[in-house]
Amino acid sequence: MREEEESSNWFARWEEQLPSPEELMPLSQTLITPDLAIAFDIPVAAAAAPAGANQNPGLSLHHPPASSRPPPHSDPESSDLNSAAAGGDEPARTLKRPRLVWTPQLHKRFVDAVAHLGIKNAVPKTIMQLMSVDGLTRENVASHLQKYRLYLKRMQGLSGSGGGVGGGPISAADAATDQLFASTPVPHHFLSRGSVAGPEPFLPYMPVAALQHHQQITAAMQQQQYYHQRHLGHYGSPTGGGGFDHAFPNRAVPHSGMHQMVGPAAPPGMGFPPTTLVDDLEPAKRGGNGERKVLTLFPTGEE
DNA sequence: CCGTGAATAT
DNA sequence: GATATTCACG
Repeated sequence: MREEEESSNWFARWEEQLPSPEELMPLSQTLITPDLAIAFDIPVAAAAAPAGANQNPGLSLHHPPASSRPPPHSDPESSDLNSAAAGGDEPARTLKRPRLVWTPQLHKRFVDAVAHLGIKNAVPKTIMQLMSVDGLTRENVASHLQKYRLYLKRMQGLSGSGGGVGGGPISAADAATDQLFASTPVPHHFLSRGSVAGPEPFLPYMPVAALQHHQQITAAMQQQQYYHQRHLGHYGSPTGGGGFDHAFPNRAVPHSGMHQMVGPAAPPGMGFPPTTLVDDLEPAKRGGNGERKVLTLFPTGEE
């Protein structure tokens, strides 16, 4: 009576476990800073309706602490859109950026970038450029990279000893500590490699034209899920009302061996175009329009 | 600029 | 409390 949790199993399920891509944010990661939005007069994230009003939650940004915390109650006249935050005309340049929330998908992109570059070239700047995420700053990546490295190191130390993990290179205990990292399987050579690793072919991902958007899950929803996981656990039925469970499209991940390269293009020399970085997501069904909206953000000059 | 470690903010 | 950001040092 023991369930066999073979390593093959966890691998086949890792993707399913994460929030379905469909329920997550659109692929094009378009980080837009509040000031920029204002500067360009772009309605970034309206606080209008809590239920699916966000058009482009690209990333989860915590609202700028700027200066006020407008209760839902509302002031007679002030769409808290930015209220005093940006002031509308204040120098939108010196504002602090909101806290960036690394979502599994975003992190995945991060890992992908690192995998492509190789440990040696995996430096913040390169990664950031490879990710092609607008609005993402080097600091963001650097900070995250740091944590990621620690996470990897942690695993290596534990995987050698401990002895009791039958077959599982990774204990559940480790993963339990970092949810974010745990959601994304380390490519492979990240661990067990004390030195350098040349640019690798890359994972069994498929280069698909990035940029697609569907689903109206808002960043808030994502956060809710996370909160439920750790804090409240669950109050109500997460899957009871919505009805969305693990509904993944047709993602087959038949990777019995990850060494296989499937990419039509992924030479060890790398150098893939900005849009080649694949995330995943499958168009499965389009809303009826095959329009690929490239929300290429404006050159903010940060890049 | 990058890596680390600690403090700090949310 | 967790997580991201920021600073100081090397």
